[in-house]
Amino acid sequence: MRLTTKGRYAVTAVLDLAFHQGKGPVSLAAISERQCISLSYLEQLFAKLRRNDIVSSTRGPGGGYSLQRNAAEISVSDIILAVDESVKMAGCGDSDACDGDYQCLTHDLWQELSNEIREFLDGISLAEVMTNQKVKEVSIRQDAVSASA
Amino acid sequence: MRLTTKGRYAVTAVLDLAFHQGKGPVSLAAISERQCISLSYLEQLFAKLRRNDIVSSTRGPGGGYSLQRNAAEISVSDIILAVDESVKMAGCGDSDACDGDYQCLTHDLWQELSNEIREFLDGISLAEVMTNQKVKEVSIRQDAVSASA
DNA sequence: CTTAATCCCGACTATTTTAGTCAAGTATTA
DNA sequence: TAATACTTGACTAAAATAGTCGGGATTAAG
Repeated sequence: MRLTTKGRYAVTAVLDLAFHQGKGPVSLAAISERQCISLSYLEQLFAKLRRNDIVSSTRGPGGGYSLQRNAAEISVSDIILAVDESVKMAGCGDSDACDGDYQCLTHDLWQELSNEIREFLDGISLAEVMTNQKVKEVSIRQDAVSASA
Repeated sequence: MRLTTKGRYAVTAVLDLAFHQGKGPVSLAAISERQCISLSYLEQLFAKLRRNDIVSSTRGPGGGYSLQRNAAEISVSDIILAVDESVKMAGCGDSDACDGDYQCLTHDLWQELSNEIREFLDGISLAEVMTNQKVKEVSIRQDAVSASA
């Protein structure tokens, strides 16, 4: 499990999607403007999110992305794992370095903690984040600015 | 809050230190051998850990590093934050991009979740990780291999 | 049917971070 | 004093991040 700015972008974008999908699919252009993430970068992220069945797409004018499941059934870890796909940890990850059998066990030591973190994030759904008072306030403020622009 | 391989190395190294500091300070060379992390990289990490008052150093023969506080009083987040020091998040982090005042609020949205994660990791002390059964087993196995080598 | 909005895809790139190496110190103890 | 071990700084190869660019494919609307 990793927490990087990439995952942060993804969580923020999907959160924006969740807030605005009331009136049909949400375009990446709209998310890009509201969240200030470059369109091309969003395209890369959403390609992975689509491959991992978190969002689905509708093409053509008026199209965009929708959540594939209910916001209550999408966890924060789902999003982060989808976007971080190929995590080949450096060091003695896969049975080749440190010549011996169990000489180097960095991986195992960290794994325990990593699991706890994943379980924790697995327990937080998009819907729960959306009910957070501060998050709600920010979302409302963003809509106000977008509308006046 | 970020979770990267750098933080993982740091947590693993300090954990190794905690397990072996019974007989005085632990040398980086010993940690390097046991955990298979390059000595020079450990030097960089421990310089930051020392600056953040997590470990203290003893010079000269038989020297090495010791925990500055009790293992129960060092949280996992302490270690990760010490090592990740300068986290200048990309994007609209600091009031310059997106011209307006509150146009871009990516930062705030993510912040809420990030805080929850930090609080979670803040609640996990080194001592607690050490009592984890699997972690203990790995540590014992490592000592056995080190001794026979 | 054409046009425009939108997703889709691949190649390319600048910058930053990771994970080191190397060399020259300084402090301490045996 | 010599060996041990920490300390610092400069440098570097490789990867990840955060994009850009340019072209498609689909489809709703006019």
